Amino acid sequence: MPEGRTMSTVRVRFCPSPTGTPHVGLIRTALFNWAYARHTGGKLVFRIEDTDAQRDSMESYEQLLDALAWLGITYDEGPDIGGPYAPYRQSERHDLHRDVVAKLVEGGYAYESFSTPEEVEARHKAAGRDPKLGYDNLDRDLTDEQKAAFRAEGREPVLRMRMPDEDITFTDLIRGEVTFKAGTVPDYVIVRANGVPLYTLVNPVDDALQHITHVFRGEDLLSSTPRQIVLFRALVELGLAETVPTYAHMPMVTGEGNKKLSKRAPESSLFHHRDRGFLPEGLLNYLALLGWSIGPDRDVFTVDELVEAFDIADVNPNPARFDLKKAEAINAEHMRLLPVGDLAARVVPYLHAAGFVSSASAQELTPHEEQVLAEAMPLVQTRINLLGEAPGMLGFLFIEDDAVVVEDAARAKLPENAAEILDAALEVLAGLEDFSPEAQQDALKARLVEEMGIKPRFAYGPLRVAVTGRLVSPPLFESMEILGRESALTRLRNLRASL
RNA sequence: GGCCCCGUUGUGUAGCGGCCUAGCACGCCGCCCUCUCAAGGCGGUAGCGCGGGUUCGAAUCCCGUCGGGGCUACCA
Repeated sequence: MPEGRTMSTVRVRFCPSPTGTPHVGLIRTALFNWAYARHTGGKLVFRIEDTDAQRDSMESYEQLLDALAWLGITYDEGPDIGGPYAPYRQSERHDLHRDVVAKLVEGGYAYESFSTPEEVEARHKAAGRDPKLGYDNLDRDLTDEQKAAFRAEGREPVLRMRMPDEDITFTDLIRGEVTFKAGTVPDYVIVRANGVPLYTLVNPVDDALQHITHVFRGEDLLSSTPRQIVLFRALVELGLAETVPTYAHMPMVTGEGNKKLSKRAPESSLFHHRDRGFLPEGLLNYLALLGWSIGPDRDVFTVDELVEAFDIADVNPNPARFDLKKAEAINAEHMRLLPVGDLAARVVPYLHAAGFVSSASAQELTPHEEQVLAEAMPLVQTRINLLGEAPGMLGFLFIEDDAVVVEDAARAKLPENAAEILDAALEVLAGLEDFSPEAQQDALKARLVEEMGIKPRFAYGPLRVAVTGRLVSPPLFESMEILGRESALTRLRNLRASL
């Protein structure tokens, strides 16, 4: 990438409003903006659009920071790190907005409108038009006398942008050329009657003032693009913006039934997935797959590979369904790609939360816990898809022998002759000099399978249940080795005694 | 209703006029391996919404149609 060409440096932005908990669709938007910035050597601007005091919250803002940090989505300018076009919190930019509004009105781009929504609707009805048509541009050419009369009635006007009487066409990097026919977009409000500017004004104005070159956002904002373009053109004419930015509208992320993933669906929450044990690299990989692909025969990749290959123009225009199964499969791949030690460290917080281990930090584990984990991790690395599955798989290794709880389903599956099997196993295992998995298996096989003629799956089942309490577990012999002979035998005796 | 977007197996995609009797992945179904469950290996299932064009040739281009979605606030 050529450096120093400031005029052509890509500047993208991620500008959420801090309401609610981070949605996967929102984060996917952040991800694509970030990937594009990094791929092109440009900048990512993080701006908070907190102009809705009713819904905005500090908590939500902090969650946004948390989410971005967790996934490694870094930005070059933002509310917490500053930058050349501060402030990055929209609520602190009111003075800037006020100045722009004054120039817009002065230049005739915006005008005062006194019509109430009810009056507009009444007019449509009276004229036999569809009442849902929207504003009818009636106040465009009010005289000073008329305005004074309205004010005398105690009415305060909103400010509306004057839409041109011509088609508005732009090239969307994902969808190609898009045209909105003249007259289909009514003059829209940019400042409320109480003087507070709206998103419709403030979003493009801040983009202009912060020299944003590319606007990548969700398809839900596609229909507001002609309005933004008209405003941008005015800003350019006023010398407040260099050019109209390049747009790209990313496809919606849908849930069941093709509807856009509702904020209420649990899988829409980024933190829900994190809590269940997604790896950041796994979820990021999957999120990138929502509308984009790295190549014809591959879908597992690293962040670096994403950055290397990503181009917004390659993003698909059609909606993408959030498929949890696929997401988990991708995550599982990343878990297997991790060095075991790394995986072990990441599993610790989950084991701790489940009460199996003394600390949430891998560094603060007891020597015993650390060793057990180190020995057991390789056994389950290919057996779990989420970090959150680790406690269920490994818990039995960290509890007292007497604390083993035999699951009902496991007990129900015990064969008739479980007691007999347990007794034989106990006897064989007790006499073993070498307690290695191989030695255990050789001895157990000789006695249970060959001598007693029991099929392996039935022969070892009771042992597994005794040792782990479950039907599914890491390999039995390795598990018993980790527990140690005394512990393993105690558990076998405990189950035997309960029969 | 109006405007706009979208349309390849169940899901996500590859495909950008001949390499396509449509590739990959997830899912699903078999088989192998096997102390359970996974992983791994092998095989299978299932798709270009429809109708017209254009062309020697169309999943790929054009038109129409149908279907789905989004937007339609003095929210963002």
